[in-house]
Amino acid sequence: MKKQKSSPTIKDVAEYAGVSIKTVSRVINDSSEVTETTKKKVLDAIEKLGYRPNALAKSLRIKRTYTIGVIISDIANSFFGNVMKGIENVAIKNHYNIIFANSDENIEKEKMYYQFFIEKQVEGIIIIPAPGSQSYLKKHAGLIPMVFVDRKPKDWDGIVVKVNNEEGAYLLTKHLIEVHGYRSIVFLATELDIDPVGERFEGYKKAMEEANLKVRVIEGNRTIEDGCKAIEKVLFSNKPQAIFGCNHVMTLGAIKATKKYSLEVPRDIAVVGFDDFESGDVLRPYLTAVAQDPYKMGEYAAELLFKQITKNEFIKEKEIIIPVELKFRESCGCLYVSNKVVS
Amino acid sequence: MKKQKSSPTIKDVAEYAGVSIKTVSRVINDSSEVTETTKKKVLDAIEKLGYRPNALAKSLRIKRTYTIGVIISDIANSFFGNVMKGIENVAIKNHYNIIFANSDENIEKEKMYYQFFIEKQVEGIIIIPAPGSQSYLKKHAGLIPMVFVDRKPKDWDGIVVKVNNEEGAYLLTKHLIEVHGYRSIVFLATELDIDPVGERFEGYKKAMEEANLKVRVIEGNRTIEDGCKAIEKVLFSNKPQAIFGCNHVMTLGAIKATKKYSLEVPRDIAVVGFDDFESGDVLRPYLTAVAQDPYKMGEYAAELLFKQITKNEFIKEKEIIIPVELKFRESCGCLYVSNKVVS
DNA sequence: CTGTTAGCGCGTTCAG
DNA sequence: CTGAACGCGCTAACAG
Repeated sequence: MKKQKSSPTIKDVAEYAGVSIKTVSRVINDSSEVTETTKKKVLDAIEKLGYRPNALAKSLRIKRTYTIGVIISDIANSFFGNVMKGIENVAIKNHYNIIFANSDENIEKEKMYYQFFIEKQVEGIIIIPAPGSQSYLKKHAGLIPMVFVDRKPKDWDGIVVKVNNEEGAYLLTKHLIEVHGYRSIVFLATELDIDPVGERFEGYKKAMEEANLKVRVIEGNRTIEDGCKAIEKVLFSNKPQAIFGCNHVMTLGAIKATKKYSLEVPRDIAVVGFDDFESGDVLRPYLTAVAQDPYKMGEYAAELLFKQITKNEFIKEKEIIIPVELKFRESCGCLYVSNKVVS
Repeated sequence: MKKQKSSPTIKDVAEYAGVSIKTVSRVINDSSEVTETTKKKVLDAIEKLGYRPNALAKSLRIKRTYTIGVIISDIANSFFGNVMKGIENVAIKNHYNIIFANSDENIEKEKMYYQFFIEKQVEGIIIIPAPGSQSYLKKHAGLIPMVFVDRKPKDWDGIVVKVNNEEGAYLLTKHLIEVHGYRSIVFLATELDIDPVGERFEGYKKAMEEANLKVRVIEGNRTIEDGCKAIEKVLFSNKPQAIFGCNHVMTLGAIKATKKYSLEVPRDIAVVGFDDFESGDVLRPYLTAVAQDPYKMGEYAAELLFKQITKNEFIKEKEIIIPVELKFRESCGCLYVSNKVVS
C-alpha cells in the first residue's frame, strides 16, 4: 500500500520539536516573545521536515490572501507586457502575488475570470477592459478595489489610468497638416468602439475639421495583415497623402501595404501612428509616432490599487492621465538624423 | 459602529433557503440528486444573497487549487508574452488559473516566487529559468510537476521545451559563409551562460570552425543600446562582413550601430539574428533570422504539465524540441521580394 | 433524497 | 512565556 506523501503541517513540526502549535506559529509569524533555545528547536524541526506553511489555510483564517487579480486583454502585445511588468513590480514590493488572466479581447472571458478572481478571494483587481460592456460588475458593486488601465470600462464608473489619446492624435494630425501640408489623411482604426481608438479618432477628426479637411476612416481589424489589406484598397482609387495608424499594429500594416506596391514612405506616402515600439527608432522608415509609457501606466495603476487595499484610501480622481510624447522621426516626412554621428 | 460587511457563506444560503448546508453544496457541485423545487429555492437564495463560493475553503478541503504557477524571466519581452499566451490558453481549457511571476532574469526573485507558489499550493509550475543555478529545487525534489521553457535549468534535471538553438545558428551561419561568402562574422551575445545563447554560440562556432574561420564573440548585455555600443567598437578597428545577433534585441542593437555610422545593411555589412519579430517583415532592412514559435512553445509546455497534473502521466523525454524556421530576407544580402506584388 | 458531524491547516482567544 | 480548544468556509462520510 502506497502511503500518500502529504506535506508536513504545523502540527507535525510542533510534535517533532516537542512544543505546542502556538509556539511554532509564533516563530513563523511574530518571531518575537520566544526563547532563543525553543526558537532554534522549532527552526530545526522546520528544516528537518521540510515544512512550508499552507498559505490557503492561513488566508482562510486571517481573511487576507495577499493576492491581486490582473486581466490583460492581450499579453502577446508588448505594450500590455510592459503594463504587466509595471504592475508586477509594485505588487511584489507590497508582498502581493498576482493571479493572471488573458481575456483575448473577449468580454465573456473577462467576465468569467472576474468570477474566478472573486472566488479566489483576491484583494483587488486590475483590468484592461475588453470591448463590450462591463456591466457585469454591477452585481457586486464596490465589493473590491479595482483599477482599469488604458481603456475606460463601459457602463461602469471606475478608476482608469490612461493617456490623453485625443490630444496625442490631435497634435500629430495637426503636425501632418501644418508642417507637411498634407490635405488627405486616412485614419486606420481597429475597432472604433474600443475606448482609446475612438478617442484617437476624435483627435484626428478635430484636427481635420479645424482645417476643413475631409475625414476618412477605415476599420482594419486586429492583425498587421488585416491593416495591410484595408489600406491596399485606398492605394489606387483615391490615394491619400498620409495614413494615421491607430496603434502600432495598424501602422505596420499600413507600411506593409505601401511596400507591397513599391511605394516609398514618406516620399510617396506618409505613415504615422499611435504607439512607439522598439524597432521604430532602428529600422526604416524611422517611425513618427505618439509614444506612451506602458510600464509607468502599470506601476501607477498598481499604486492606486494598493492605496485602496492597504491604506483603505478613497481615490477621488476617476481618470489619471499619463502624458504622451510625440516622436518626430522620418515616416511623416521630417528629416531625422539623431541616430547618426556624422551626416 | 460599522458592521463589517463580509460575504455570505454557504451557511447563510442554507438558512435563507431553509435547507441544510449539504444540499446547497450539492446544488453548487454535483447538481444531481436534488429535487427541482429545492434546487430552485437554493438558486434563488444564492441569487438574492449574492453568494459566491469561497475557493480557498474549498481548496483547503479537497486539496486541489486548480492553479498553476508561471515564472517568466521578462514579460515585457514579446517573445515571452507569446509563451505566456500559449500557457494561458491551455490552462483555461483545463479550468486552471495561473499565478504569475516576473523574475526579471534574477535568480533570487525566481527562488522567492517558487517558495510563494509552493505555499499557495499550486499544482504545477512552469519556469523560464533565470541565469544562475536552479539547485534550490533540490530541497523539495519531485514534490510537484514542473516544466521549463526556452532554457534548460542549471544543476537540476527537468523537462524543458525549447528549440534547436545550435542547429538554427549553425544553419544560418553556414548560409552566411556558403551563400554570401562572408569570412569575418561576429557573434553578438547577451550573456553566454544563458542556456540558449550559449547553444546558439556553439552553432555559430561549429559553422565557423568547419570553414576554418576565426570565431569572434562580443558580449552586448541586455538592451538595444547595449548591443549598439558593443558593436560600435568593432566597426572601425576591424570591421566584420556580417554580425549574428543572439536574439532580436541584440540584432536591433547591431543594426542601430550600423545606422549610426551611415553603414547600409546589407550593402556595407550584413546583420542577421535569432528571433523573428513582427516588424522584421515590414520595416527595412527586412530581417534574415531564425524564427521560433513562442506561442506553440507555451502551449506545449502547458500540455506537458497538465499531463502530469491531471493524468498523473510520467514524461520520459527530458527535452522537447520545437522546430525553428529560417527566414531568408534581405539583411543577409539575399534578394527579397515576397512583399511586393510587382517589381 | 436530505441532514449531521468531523475535519482540511492555521491563527487566536483564554487559561495556565 | 506556553498549551488546549475553537472556528475560518467548505466537502465527505455516515446516517436517516
